[in-house]
Amino acid sequence: MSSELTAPGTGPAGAAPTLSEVAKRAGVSSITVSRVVRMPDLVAPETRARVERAMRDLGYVPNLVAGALASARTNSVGVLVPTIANAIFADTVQGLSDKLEPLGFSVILAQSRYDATREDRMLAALLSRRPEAIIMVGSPATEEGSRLLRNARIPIVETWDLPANPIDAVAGFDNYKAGVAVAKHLVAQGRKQLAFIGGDDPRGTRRWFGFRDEALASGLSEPRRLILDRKDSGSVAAHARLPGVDAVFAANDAHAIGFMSGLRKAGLLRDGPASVQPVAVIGLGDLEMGQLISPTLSTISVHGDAIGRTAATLTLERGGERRIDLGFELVLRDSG
Amino acid sequence: MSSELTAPGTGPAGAAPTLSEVAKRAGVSSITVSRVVRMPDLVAPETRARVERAMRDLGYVPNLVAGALASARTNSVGVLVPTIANAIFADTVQGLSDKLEPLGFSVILAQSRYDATREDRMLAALLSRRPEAIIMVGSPATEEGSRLLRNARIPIVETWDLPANPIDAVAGFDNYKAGVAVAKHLVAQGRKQLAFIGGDDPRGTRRWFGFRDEALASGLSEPRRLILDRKDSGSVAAHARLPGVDAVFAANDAHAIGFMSGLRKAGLLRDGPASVQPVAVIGLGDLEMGQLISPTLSTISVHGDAIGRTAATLTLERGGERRIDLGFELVLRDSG
DNA sequence: TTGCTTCATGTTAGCGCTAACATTGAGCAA
DNA sequence: TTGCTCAATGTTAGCGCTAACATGAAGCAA
Repeated sequence: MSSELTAPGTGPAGAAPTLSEVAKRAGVSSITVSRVVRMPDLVAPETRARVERAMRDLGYVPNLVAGALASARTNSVGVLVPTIANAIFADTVQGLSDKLEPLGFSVILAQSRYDATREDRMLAALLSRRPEAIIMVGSPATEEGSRLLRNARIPIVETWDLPANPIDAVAGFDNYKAGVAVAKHLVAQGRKQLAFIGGDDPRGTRRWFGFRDEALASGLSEPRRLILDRKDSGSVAAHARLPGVDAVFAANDAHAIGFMSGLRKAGLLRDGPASVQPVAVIGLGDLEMGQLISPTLSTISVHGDAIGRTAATLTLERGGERRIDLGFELVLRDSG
Repeated sequence: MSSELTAPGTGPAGAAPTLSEVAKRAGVSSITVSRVVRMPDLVAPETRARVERAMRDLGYVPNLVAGALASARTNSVGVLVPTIANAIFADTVQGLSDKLEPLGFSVILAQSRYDATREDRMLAALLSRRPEAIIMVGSPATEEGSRLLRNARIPIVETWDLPANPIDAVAGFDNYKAGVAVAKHLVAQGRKQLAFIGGDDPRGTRRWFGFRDEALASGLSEPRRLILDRKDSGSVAAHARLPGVDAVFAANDAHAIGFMSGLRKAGLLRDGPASVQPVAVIGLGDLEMGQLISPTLSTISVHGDAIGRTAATLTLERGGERRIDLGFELVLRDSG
């Protein structure tokens, strides 16, 4: 604790004040200070005022780490997303955080980066902080991750999908049906050569299966499937690798917009409605951006923030329905 | 702990196993188990194997809450952003999290929602979890927030700007100069009637000042400034409120793209280069999307993830330069 | 007065872990 | 043998707080 090691700042010298220092200064026992912080109604007004004065004088900031250990309640929730730099997951985190923060819960955020090993590491790291619940996008990729969560004996919410055997609670939508809906629409529009572009993560893959199954059921030939690397702006060049294709379902809006950009360069994009597009494009996610570009993007609309808020609710209420399907909506604009 | 209160799962019954239960099972003292977890090299191989076996058998997950209290190290970093549902901040969080997670640090995420009161609440909430550093976008909006941070005696990193009197460390760029650079460019392009659209948050306002000052210094009349609500897709309609304007600096790419969408509807957008645009548009942020739309978006490029990674480095290294200017770059494409 | 209730505050023990300081015994030089 | 070092493990105390259970004083009905 020598002064060259203390961080910048001009506050009170020495270590952070503790409950009992506040108590001593206010002339009460520490439990009374604790009550002023947590249940002020139980403390007589004059005593409370004295304690609050002492807290202010010392610049007391409660230590929730100690409080959590003593009370076995951390008031925190672990959140695991593939990446936060993806608007749809960021919306979900915002939604759940908006719901949880006013209740005094903190969000501990971890990213798996679509890597199963890292996911397990992050799950273990989250659990070792004893969150009162875990909310994750998707489901654990490994048996080990699944085991960890089951053994944790806290509410677990899997989101963005409707797994067949959830660990506990679920807030999502049916990715398979989304694929079916898109294929149905494209078939009805008279499209013949369908293709799917996107990642090969579990949710994208379910969209693909729904899309393919419906296309086949409608008598079309098997759609092409182009797996793009994440971060790959390869979606821009994708059309070159899909000769003859007249309709594309992109696993997310970012890919859809990238693909449209490629189409434009190739002279295959019109400013009119879907009916005049040489190649129809449907995205998923309903980014605001989709309405701002031209032609406007048709898409499967999914409410990422509603998923987050619903997930938060599921961590708080243990009773009631534990499997919430928030559905999706096919929003038709000009791209397909 | 009656069984109706235990959460779902089929793991080992009862409460989570503790260090000493592992110790008992392995026939060692608890400190040896602690060493196996934290400094395995200090433990004899056979002992270690026995302890690891016991940990696996019991499904032991270390309790970092207790560890943090005992060691006075939480291995966590508090992160405060206005909102996570904004690509530029999400990039920053991703960058810092990618840097911090491999080192065993957890990210505790909080959002201020551009609300000073909520910001102070969130800062207090973060500090009560005793993070080893705080990284925030911008600077505290209130004296109280500033005081809290100064008294915390931990590294504090303010990002996305270069405040004149930082609390501790800084990783950002000069928003004023960014505004100057845009105005300079538009003047050089022969534009006469400039306007600025965006929010009135501190960083946006600094961009505005730079933009205005440079326009005036170049002999132009004072630019219009249109303050848009956040989430306001009002940027789409903004051009209607800016008659006669021939160049617009949007405080971020999302606004820029929205504005361009409005221009398109009004027939004021061309597919050619900047020289043929009736109204030049410059954004800020360099979203990937900007390159995918047509015309492609000219913008001030800022590396949000680099800001995050730099901020993370600043929390870890206490020595060295504490004020890092990551600069920006004017990227000229077709919109202006 | 007794006996009860209620409010305000205090005492005690312990949450699960780690820092700091023992302790033990083996290896080995002189 | 002595005396030392070093590797491996243990003992003790305590981090800052809260749950659970006192305690004591005041109010009040009968």
